[in-house]
Amino acid sequence: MTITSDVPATSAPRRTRKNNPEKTRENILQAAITEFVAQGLAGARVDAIAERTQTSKRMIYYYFNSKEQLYVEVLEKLYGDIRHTESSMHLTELEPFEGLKRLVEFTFDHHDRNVDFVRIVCNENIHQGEYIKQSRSIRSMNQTVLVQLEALLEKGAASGVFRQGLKAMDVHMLISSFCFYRVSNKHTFGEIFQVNFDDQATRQHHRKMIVEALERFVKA
Amino acid sequence: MTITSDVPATSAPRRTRKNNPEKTRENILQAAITEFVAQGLAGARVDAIAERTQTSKRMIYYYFNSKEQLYVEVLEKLYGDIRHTESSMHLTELEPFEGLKRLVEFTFDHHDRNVDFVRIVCNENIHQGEYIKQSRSIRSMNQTVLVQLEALLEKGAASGVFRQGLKAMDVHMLISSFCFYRVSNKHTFGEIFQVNFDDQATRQHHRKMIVEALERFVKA
DNA sequence: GTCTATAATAAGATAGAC
DNA sequence: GTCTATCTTATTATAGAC
Repeated sequence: MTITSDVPATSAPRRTRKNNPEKTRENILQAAITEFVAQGLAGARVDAIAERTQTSKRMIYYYFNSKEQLYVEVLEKLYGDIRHTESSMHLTELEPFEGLKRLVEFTFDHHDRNVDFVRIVCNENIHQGEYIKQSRSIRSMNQTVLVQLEALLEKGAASGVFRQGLKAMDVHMLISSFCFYRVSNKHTFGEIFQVNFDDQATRQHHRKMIVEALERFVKA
Repeated sequence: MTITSDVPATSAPRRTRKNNPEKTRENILQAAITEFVAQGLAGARVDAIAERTQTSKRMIYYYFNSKEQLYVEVLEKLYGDIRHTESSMHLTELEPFEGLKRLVEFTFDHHDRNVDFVRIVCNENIHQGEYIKQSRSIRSMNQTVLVQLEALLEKGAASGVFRQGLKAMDVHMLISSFCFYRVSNKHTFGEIFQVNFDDQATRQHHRKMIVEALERFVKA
C-alpha cells in the first residue's frame, strides 16, 4: 500500500468518518443473530446481514472471515447469556421446594424471553451439533446449573421433603424439555391445536403447570 | 440438433426403460425426506435430492413443480405416519394408569424411532409454521390424540384415581415435550452434558422416568 | 478500517428431444 | 414419462481504491 503523505496539514482531518471497531463488530453480530434466527444457517444471506447493519458486507468478512465463523460467534453469544443470570440464583439458601420453584420459573422465563436462543439451538441440532463442538467455551459454561441443582436435591432429600436418588441431570432435563418445547414448537403446536403461546394467560397457566409437575416429581 | 428419423421400424421397442409413475414419485419423496431432514428446507439442494433418486432432477419438477411444494408433501407424509399408529391404541379399554402408561410409551417410542419427523418439525418452526399452514390435512389428523386422552382422563377422574380438572391438551403437551426434546436436542444436550441418547440403557431410563413423571402428575 | 464494484460459482428452474 | 444440456439468477467471497 502506498502512503499519500502529501496531505495539507492544515485542512480537514485525515478521517472524515469515525472508525469504531468494537461498535462495528457488535453491530454486525446483532444483525447476524436476527438473520440466523429467522433463516437458519443455510437460509441466512450475508447480503441480508449486511443490510441490517450500519456498515457493508466487506466488513463482515473483515471481522469474521466467513459466514460459518460468524455463526459460531452468534452461537457462543446466545449460550453465554444464560450463564450470567443462572449463577445469581442462590438456590440452596432457600427452603427446598422454594428453591425448586425458583429454578423452574427462572428457566421458564429465560426461554420465554429468549426465542432467539431457542431457535439457534434448534438450528444447531439440525446440523447435528457440528458447530457447538467447535466451541470450547459453551460446554464449560453450562455446568453451573447441574452443580446448583445437585446441591438442592441433596438438601431436599436430607430434610426428607424430596425423595432419595434423584439425579440432577434428569431433573434438569425434565425442566428444560417443557420450557424449551413450548417456545421451540409454538408455531406447529399452536397451529395444530389452535393455541396462542404468546397469550399472557396461557403463559401463566403453563408456568404454574410445569412448577407443579416438578414438585410432584421430586416429592418424597 | 438434427433429428435422425431413419430408424428401422422393426427393431427395438419404443420404450427401453419401463415407466412407473408411482414408484418414481415415491422414490423422489423418500430422497427428499433424507435431504430435507439433513439440511433443512433452505439447506436442501434439489441437485442433491436428484442424486439420491434413481431418476433425474427434471422429474422432481415434473411431479412436484417446486422445491417448496415437495417440502410440503414431505411434511404431510411425516405427520401422517403418526396418525396410523395412534388410532390403534384403544386407551379407554384399559385401567386408567395402564392407559396412561401405554400412551406415554407409545409417544416415546414414536419420537425415538422417527428422528426424521422430529427434525422436520424443528425446521418448520424455524420457518414459523409457514408451510404447515398450507396443509389442510395435517391439522385434522392430529385431533385423535386429544379425543382419546380426554376420555381417559375422564374415566380416571370418575373412578377417583386421577385428580379432577385435568385438561387433555396440557397432559399431551407434557408428554410431547419430553419425548420431543430428547430427540430434537440430542446433539446439543448430548455434547454439553456428555450423554449419548442413542445408548439403550439411557433410553430405557428416560422412558421409565417420563412415565413416572406423568403418573405423579395426574395422581389424585 | 471502510467502501464500491466484481469475480467465481452454486442452485433453482426449464427447453426440447425421444 | 424420462433424459441431458442449459438458462438465469442469487450468493459467497474478494480486489483494490481511499
